[in-house]
Amino acid sequence: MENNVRAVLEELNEEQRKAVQCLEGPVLIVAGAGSGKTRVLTSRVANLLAHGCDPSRVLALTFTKKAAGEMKERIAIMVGYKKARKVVMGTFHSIFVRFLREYASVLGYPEQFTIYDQSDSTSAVKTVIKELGLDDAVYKPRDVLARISAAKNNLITVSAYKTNAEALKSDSYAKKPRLVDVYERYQQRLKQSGVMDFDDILVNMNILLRDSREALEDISSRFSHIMVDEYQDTNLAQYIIVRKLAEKHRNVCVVGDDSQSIYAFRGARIQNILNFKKDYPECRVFRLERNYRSTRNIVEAANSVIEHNAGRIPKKCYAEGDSGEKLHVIKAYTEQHEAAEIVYSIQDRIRSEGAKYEDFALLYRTNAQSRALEEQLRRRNIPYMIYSGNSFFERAEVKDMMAYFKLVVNPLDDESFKRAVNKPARSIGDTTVKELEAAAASAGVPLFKAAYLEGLETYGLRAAAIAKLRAFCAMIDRLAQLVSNTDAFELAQHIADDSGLYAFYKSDNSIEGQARTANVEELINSVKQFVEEREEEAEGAEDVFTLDDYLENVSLLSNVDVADDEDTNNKVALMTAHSAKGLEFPFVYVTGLEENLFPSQSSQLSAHEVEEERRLFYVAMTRAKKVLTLSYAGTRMRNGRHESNPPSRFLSEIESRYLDKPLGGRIEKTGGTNQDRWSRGSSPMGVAGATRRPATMNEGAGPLKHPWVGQRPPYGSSTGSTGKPSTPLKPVDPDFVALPMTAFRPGMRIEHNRFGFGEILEITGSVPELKARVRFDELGEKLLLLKYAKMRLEKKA
DNA sequence: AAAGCGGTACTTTTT
DNA sequence: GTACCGCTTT
Repeated sequence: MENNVRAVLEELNEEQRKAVQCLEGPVLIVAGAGSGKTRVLTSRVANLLAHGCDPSRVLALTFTKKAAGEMKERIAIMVGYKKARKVVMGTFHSIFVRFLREYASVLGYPEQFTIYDQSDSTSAVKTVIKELGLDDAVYKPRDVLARISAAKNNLITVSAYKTNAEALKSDSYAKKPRLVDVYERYQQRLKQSGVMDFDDILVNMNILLRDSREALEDISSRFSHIMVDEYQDTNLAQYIIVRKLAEKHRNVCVVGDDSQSIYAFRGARIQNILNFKKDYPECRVFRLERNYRSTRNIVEAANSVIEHNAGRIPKKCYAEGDSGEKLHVIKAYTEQHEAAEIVYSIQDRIRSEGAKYEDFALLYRTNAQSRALEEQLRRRNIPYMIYSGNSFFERAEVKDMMAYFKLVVNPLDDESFKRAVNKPARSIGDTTVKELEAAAASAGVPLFKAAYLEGLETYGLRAAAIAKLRAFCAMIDRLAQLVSNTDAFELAQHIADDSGLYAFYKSDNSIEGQARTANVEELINSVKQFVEEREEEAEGAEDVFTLDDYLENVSLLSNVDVADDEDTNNKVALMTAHSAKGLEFPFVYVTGLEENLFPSQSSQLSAHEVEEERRLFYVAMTRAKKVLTLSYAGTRMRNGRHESNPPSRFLSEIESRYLDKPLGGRIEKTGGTNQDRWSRGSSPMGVAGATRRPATMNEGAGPLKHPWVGQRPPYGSSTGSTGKPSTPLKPVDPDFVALPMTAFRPGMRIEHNRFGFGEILEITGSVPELKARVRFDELGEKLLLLKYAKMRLEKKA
């Protein structure tokens, strides 16, 4: 083992080794992008253990489960699995939840409290707003929640808020004087429901350490060394917890990069890392400046951008070895064109360099931008995986099933109660639920308890409704008795059956219904996977892994955590720049580099926020190992409108010697050529435009080639005499997309997004009101207006 | 109680 | 362009 660590040390560069060997006292490791941060952190843990430190006395905090998992794995390789698993390593939230369960009673929560995700929290806020008789157009639930969240991140509890003149003033200025009441009632509701939201986990941890000397003493004495990853992203609540836990031994090692601080909107305080030296004057500082990930061109180009930010921790990141390709810039007319160029470039790399799909990442500022990329990838049959907010767990049917899981684990959870109570239909309608809510509010109890109150009739409930409610509660209660001693998978199946929810979805045979059933099955399957993984880790110990374990695990997942190997196996990755942090890919495309998009609109006003956007762009650039391509479009569809924006200022901040050709600048109207149609901004697409063809698009369009010239059309063959590509997926822009509706003929087999496969029987009407009568295999005949119908030729097997 | 409609807001990022 | 809400209808 000693030898192991010696070998580990030998592989490090000098600065890395110094950091790994500095085991006592406060340590700040400033780790540039790609500088081997994870290697240093894990080596340092291994080194601590080699020096006799008890692994269970090492606490390591990360932001994502993925980061924690990777570190654990790497530590296991160095010191063996047995020791590695004893290290207390995980996300801030998951580790703190563990502590909070131990001390739940001190805080007045049930030990098995559950956790609300963002959508649960939003609907709870909405409930409160209505309950208080406020207008939800003024008190927009999302905004209100953001405000509450900001308060919590800064440890402003309800009582502190009430006396916070500044906060109250700014609320009344924003015409929301009763926001504090919403905050108060929201907290009451959550507590009454035995629920914490994400922020409560940090707030309550602070309250615990502040108010219970015993808890502080107990928890902080469990650890001799604390390590914090991504320290630049910690907020005030996290900062204070770390400070308190490290107070005695002061063996706190934080790792981070101020240039990669991108979560200020979520309360992260870049000062935490900038001020570390003030907090711990005796600290040692190590700078990891050598980038092992990227080529020199990429590293230096990224440097040239980030140098536009003021007040950074001084450091000079550099790479050795190959200068590599210069950065490529794609300028496109529209987002479809941009996407097509990118896809073309991916195919080219695969053909000429033998790259694999999984070597590519497409990054963007907002999730909505994935659509155009997806469409182009799909039409070229390129496998891809989206890591996005709109994930599996946000689908209605999955949420329904999850509501039952949550309710069974915690019957006091009102939001889950309301979601589950009439799905499938039990004749417990809105009226009944409203009446029950009124009863619950006046008794000050959760809905589940309110159902058993005496005298519900006074609230208008009829005997039949009360009986139905109690039958529902009895079913939940019966299942709830099983939670603590039943295997999660087994219980999940019971719930799916007893609730009738599975049968409900199963009975729907439509295409969509089948997809929903598949999703519910997949959810239950994920419970099974969870149990199996845990059993494997437990190595034959007789533990039972229960549904509350599963819920906790799932509710603290992030976007990048959700994807498993099967999902990501050799697929192009699509994600936001935020989600990409901590990841790396040989080929990276940073897309949508336009003003008002990246940097985003809302950052226009404050220099502060522009700097955060710039750091985000820096993060995106530094994901690339080998080739970095940047792209922007002259016009793109946003909120159903065409928008034109000039290229992002960030592009011109890159020193030109790192670009493969000079920046073209804005795609301007030149007049005369048809190029102007791509830059005309918000003017709507006229019907008249539909008669124009993209045939001459190349003329006068500079270096741009038509994205599909020389390419095989996606499905079937071109039908028109013009030789234009035919049948795109979506007639987004009739000028550009070559008149899809005229391509359909009777007898063709088609595939419709919603109705499935079918055969065209007849085409009637004339452009643009062409209609098709289609006989669908599953659903019989339908008349579709081709202008709107989302259909394409059936793909030949 | 479910389905169908018309209007509106949405798009910054998320543990 | 779409998702969601609230209203109306069956």
